[in-house]
Amino acid sequence: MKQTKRLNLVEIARLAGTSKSTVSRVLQDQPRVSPKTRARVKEVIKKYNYEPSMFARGMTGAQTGLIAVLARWMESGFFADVIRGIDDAVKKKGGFLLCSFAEEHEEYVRLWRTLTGRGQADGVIMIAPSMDLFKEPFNPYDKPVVLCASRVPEDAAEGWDAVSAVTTDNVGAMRTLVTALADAGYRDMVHIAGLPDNVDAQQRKSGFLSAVVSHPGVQGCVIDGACTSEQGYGLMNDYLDAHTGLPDIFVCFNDSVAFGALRALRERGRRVPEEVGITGWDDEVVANDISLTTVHMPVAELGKASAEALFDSVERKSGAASGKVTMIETPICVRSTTRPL
Amino acid sequence: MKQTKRLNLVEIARLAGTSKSTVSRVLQDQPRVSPKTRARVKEVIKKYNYEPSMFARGMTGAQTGLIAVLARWMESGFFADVIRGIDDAVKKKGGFLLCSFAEEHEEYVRLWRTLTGRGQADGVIMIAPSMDLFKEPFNPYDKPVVLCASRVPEDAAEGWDAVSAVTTDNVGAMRTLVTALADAGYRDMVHIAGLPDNVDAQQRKSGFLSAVVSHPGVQGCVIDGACTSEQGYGLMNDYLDAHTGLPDIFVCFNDSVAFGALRALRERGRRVPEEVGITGWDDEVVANDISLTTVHMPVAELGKASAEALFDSVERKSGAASGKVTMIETPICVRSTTRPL
DNA sequence: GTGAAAGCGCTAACAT
DNA sequence: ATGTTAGCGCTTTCAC
Repeated sequence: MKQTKRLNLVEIARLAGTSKSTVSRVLQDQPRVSPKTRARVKEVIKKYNYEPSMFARGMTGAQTGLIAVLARWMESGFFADVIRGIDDAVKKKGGFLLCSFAEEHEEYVRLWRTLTGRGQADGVIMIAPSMDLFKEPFNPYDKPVVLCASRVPEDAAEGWDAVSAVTTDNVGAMRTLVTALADAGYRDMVHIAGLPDNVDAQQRKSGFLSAVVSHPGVQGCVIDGACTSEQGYGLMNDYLDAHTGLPDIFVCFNDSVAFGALRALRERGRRVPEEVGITGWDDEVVANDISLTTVHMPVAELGKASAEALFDSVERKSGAASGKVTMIETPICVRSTTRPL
Repeated sequence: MKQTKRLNLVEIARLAGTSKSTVSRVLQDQPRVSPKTRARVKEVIKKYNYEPSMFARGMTGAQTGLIAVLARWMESGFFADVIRGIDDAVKKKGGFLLCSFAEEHEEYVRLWRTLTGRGQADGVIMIAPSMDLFKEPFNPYDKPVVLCASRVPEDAAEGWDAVSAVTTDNVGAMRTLVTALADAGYRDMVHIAGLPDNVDAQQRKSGFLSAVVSHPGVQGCVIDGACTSEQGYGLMNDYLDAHTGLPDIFVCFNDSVAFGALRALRERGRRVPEEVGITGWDDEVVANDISLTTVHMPVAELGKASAEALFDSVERKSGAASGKVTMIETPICVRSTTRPL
């Protein structure tokens, strides 16, 4: 019952009657191997269930198959869904996921360096990083990075323009939403926006404002500062305390805010959607339970596309990443907190 | 702008005026180093921000700092919270998280082997594994495993008795809940249970049944088969179609089921908690928004305790893991879908 | 208490 | 097309 020694390259080579270089070549699908030998080696590998050591690989500076995922803490299962999408893509390549979380900027950057240094990941997927990140220079010799649910801002430090991103079009989606609402007869709109340091929040807000302007007859105003349902609940109560009337609709930054706001509305006896409409953003699982009209974020798809973009960058060793931005569509889910749109 | 070569042991040794063996000893906090030398080495390490290569470490068979997390797919952010707790604990040790997901048993076992083989993790945390897992033999030379939100069943295959677990007491918590409900005057209870192949579901169900029996004057029945909110919604509609009256309370397997059931109740004009009470289980973030009375699962704590238990097993290299079972408390959160408890 | 030296399992020149 | 060899950066005997 003692630990059987791990199978290694040399052993495989011996079993296949060849040398370890040849086996190594087969492993990497390199060209200069005769079809016959290749077949023989592959057979042995399969037969003995051999898997090359990630560590030995890493030592030589070759690809390790390790993909790092760096995230900030977020409630609402967003992370879980992204990671699932990433896992799907990474698994197909036989790689591993190295996950880490950081709250503060310093810690975030430190982890980034460590993950691609000590924990030699082939590349990093950064999930919705803080905008502070882009003050950090991105060196040409840094391991590939893909931004997920984010993109490089105009004023980023040097080097970031080569970094790819997979994200959604907040501005466009918000304009689409406002247009749909306007078409459905909603005129007086209040946007409960997100926090000032949140990029998505700013984009949705600017989308909201520009859309309102471009729809004659529609008027809108913005309330700042909600991200959690508790905040949504508080802001809605503040609003109801300060105003006698109601707008036609509350367009919330995200589902959580909408949940909280909705709870406040219902507690104060306001009927939704009869008296007032409300919309969220994200389409969390419970949005369906609550029957909230919202904008669907295809989160797993974001993750999957990010991983694919990363493989793209990793494979073109030739340096120069693409700096490509992939946009994922975000359809509107019409439910019963609004009239049919 | 060229790639600066990574700092290594030899370089640190040179800078500290000693040999690499000594540096290695310092790194591992080994005893046979003079305090003076140790201090000097530590200083250099700190000054140059040196971090030893995980790969070189792995090559020698030493600990790698890699902790594997193996999960099945679960909705509702459960995974995200556990992983966060695990990350907290692992980060303190300077380790990394290797995350993987598997749906099917075969795949699960394959990943387990790969993670501790090719991707030489020091140990594995298995989140709520399928019970099929325990049919697989656990070999004495396997890397340490800790079960999170699960525990070794009676009829497990050989070797599993040495495996530690961190979990909650479903049976006890359900008995506590039923007792509290009974004390609050609820008499006629219906338990909307989970799926038959779900261990938690079975435990909660058996807790429910045994508690009902031990409370004279209380009667209860069980409806099987809900896990998602959609299923809760469907089952509740079925129930309302089949019965003219209502029980005093619906005790649901989890929050999702409760959300769905609640939605159905409200759509049919039933008032909660005036006409009927309803409880969930998990205390998801939105449970608060919906103001659902539920049992709080301290998910991040489960993760944290699991990681700590794993370190415990990893460190006692002496073979024999403890087989210790850590129970995490699950308090009841009383909100407004029941009367005060 | 310290250092020298032998690997760990692979990749990547460099022969042939 | 295939084999030989020199490392990669660490841990770990084994001498001193």
